[in-house]
Amino acid sequence: MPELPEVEVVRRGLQRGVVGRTVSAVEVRHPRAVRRHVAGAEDLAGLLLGRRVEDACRRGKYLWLPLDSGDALQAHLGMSGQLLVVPAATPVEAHLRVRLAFTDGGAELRFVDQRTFGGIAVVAGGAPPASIAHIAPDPLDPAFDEDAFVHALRRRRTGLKRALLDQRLISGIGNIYADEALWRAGLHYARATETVRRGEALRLLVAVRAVLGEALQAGGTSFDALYVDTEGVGGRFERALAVYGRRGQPCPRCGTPIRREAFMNRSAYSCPRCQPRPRRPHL
DNA sequence: GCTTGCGCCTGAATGC
DNA sequence: TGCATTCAGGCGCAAG
Repeated sequence: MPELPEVEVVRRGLQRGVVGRTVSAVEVRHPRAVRRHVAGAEDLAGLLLGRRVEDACRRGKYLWLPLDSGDALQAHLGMSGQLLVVPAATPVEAHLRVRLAFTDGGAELRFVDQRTFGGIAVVAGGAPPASIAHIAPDPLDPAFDEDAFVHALRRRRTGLKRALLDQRLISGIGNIYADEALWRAGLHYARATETVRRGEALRLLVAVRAVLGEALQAGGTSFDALYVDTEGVGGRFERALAVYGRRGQPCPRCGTPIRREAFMNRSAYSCPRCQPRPRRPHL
């Protein structure tokens, strides 16, 4: 599942693979992949043709490629999206949704997405574009404001994991790294945010940064073939996961079997001993 | 204004 | 064997 580290790996691949190149052809093979581009596939193609890619940027899980027109090609990988930079002769992938060719005749940019939760659009440019103004800075962004985060967190009336997953508060964190960071910080996912002390919030932030940074070093986490870099290669961080997907296996810190609980129609993994349930949980 | 829950999707895994 | 059900989950939006 692409979260911040996985998206950053893709961004770096785009930086190497498409920045400086000019779009020569656009093929939209599935309308759902461009549903965020409300003017439709033809309009999207018209805004891309002849445009040069100037940069590859990211905030949280969003990517955008500023163009020489002042617009930007924005992408979100959703659950299963891939942005691949592959030779034009590469056989068409089963879930290929959009392909872009370039004037130099080199590798194509392909958006492949099995579950079609992701998509691309051309949006008015900016850093970042207005279309993602509601997304908070991510914790690896130099512009990330720790004090603002701590204050906003403690003003919330919700549970700690819900807050971590809310991209308007802090971006880039999904289900996997939320569980991992909470375990590292020794905090329970249902801890009421209004009871979190400043020191605990800062400890959580340290844990978030550590787990995201280590995952990035490992090239991200791949549970199946769904998350890959721009060359189709998966990450290695799943070997380092302490709790996520490890129900019944020993906690790496204390040996207690990891528990899995239903949470927001998905799951929350934690250590019953390292992360004791608060007296007044906020689920 | 803030928080919560749903629907969107496909394929692998599981159940009968 | 084969069909049906469950699960995975980020996001945007509607509802509370």
